[in-house]
Amino acid sequence: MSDYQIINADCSEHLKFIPDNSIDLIFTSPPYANRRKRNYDSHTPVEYIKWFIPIAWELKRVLSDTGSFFLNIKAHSYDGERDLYVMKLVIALKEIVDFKFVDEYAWVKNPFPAKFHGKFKNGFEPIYHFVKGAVNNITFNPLVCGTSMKTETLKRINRNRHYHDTMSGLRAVSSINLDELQLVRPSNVLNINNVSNQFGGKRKHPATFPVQLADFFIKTFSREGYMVLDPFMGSGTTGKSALNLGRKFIGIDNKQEYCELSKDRISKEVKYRTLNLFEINH
Amino acid sequence: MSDYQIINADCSEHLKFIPDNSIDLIFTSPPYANRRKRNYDSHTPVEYIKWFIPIAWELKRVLSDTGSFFLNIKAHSYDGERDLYVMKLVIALKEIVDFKFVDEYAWVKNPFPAKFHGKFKNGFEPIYHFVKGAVNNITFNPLVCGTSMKTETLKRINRNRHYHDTMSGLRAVSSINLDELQLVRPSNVLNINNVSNQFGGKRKHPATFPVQLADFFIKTFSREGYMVLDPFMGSGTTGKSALNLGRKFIGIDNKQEYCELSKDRISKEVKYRTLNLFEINH
DNA sequence: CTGCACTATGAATCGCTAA
DNA sequence: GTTAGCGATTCATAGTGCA
Repeated sequence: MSDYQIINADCSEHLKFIPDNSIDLIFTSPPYANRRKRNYDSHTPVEYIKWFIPIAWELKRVLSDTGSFFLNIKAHSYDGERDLYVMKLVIALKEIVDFKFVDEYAWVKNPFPAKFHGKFKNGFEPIYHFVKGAVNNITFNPLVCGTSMKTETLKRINRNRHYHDTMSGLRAVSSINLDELQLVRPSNVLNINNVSNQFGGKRKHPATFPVQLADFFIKTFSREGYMVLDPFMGSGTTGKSALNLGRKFIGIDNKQEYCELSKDRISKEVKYRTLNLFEINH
Repeated sequence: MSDYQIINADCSEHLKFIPDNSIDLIFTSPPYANRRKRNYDSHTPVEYIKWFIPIAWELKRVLSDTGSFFLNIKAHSYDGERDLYVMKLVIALKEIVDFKFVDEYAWVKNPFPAKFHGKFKNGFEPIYHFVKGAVNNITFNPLVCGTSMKTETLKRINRNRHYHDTMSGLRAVSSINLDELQLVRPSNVLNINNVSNQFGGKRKHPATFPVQLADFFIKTFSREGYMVLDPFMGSGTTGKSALNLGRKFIGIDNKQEYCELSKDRISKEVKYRTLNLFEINH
């Protein structure tokens, strides 16, 4: 079997064919309510939750106990007010579908210039993290995307290496693995600029997120060979990231043109990766 | 009457004495649920909304039609899951108290060092913006906190000043006020590092936010001489900002020691501001 | 008096141990 | 059994002390 499958179907129907507990990571950005009617079936905020919940039940069923589900969605503004259906959706996913809600990430991006009365440019989107099993058991590689430790902290640690400093919180120095000293854990704020949605200047998708965003969650919440799912694949960015990082991928989209666009982008990724492996081996 | 009042009372009682529509801006950070039992009366997440709603009715009554209400609050994590009571509170403020919900700001701050399984350090807090009247009519000075325009953008505008460039979105140049060209509007992501809460090394408050955070909202959503209210004053940071920026201030707190701390900090601000005016006039 | 070194601690959270 | 409290993590900032 290939490392990836691209399925042109409505995920509310196709997810039924995916076995229980077979998915290690879900990263997806579903079509937002009342947006881009031309490209996707649109839902009003009220209908949105009713439409999403049956899909969420399936997502929970196919997700493994150590897996994670990341949902990127932001409510639009209408008449100066930002809609609250996303908050209602998050509450429903916990209280009705019985997902555990771990945390909210802030994806900070380059804001699109805009000029409204009473409101500034939108510079971030939330990403909600849900799990099915115990939070303690989920797959987690916290230092894969670690940032370098501040020089001042390193200096301080070197000063205090040989004794226990009870006052400044450095008693644990002697137990730190020195190989890990250079890296510290990132925060839940991700600074990643958005990208243009033109692929070769030809076909495009109306709502792309940067591949680095998918990279972050795939690196930190899955391992090589694990299975990644995107039930609203769009232009296939999750798949591109997954294949590039040596994961397997299932992508579902109900538009044939997006499936073809995704196939193009992901197959290039596979060729590129194979080429890299070839070069390494010889 | 003085430019500021500090009232040692429970705001759920004292707000009744403030006239309708007399407040131009509310900026507050109420005690969070289930936190610091020693310093404030604590509320469980379940009780929290019931406790807050009667206060919110009063806040709405005293707020003017052109005024804004900013609420800084973030749910805690427990057993690996972040509580959802803050989302429920926001929904209640809109659907029960009938505030209009304009937008959510992300205050991005320096995260406290931490190591959890399945979760990263918390690097941001939300600030929710509510209004009472039409969003179109609220007091709003979008460029007061504007950032300087990127050099490349300025160059491009100068190149294209004298004709209409239909391709690069510059058709509107001729209608832009040139005085505003140097400034671009900020986004709803505010990067402000947190500060330690020691004031002269003596008295302190367990939950201070940086004065720059209050500055941003007071500058952009009120004018000189306008009335600012903080019903959960704490160490008086909102008042310090308001007085420094030439606004009037009413602060309420149910702890006498915080009222005294606030008086100290705010009276210093008034002296400092008076001194500045004196120097300017002579 | 200036500058550097060092201390203290924060809307944190989880796990462990002592009481 | 139940809870209170400390250790670990390791950054920004303010304050203190000493050369």
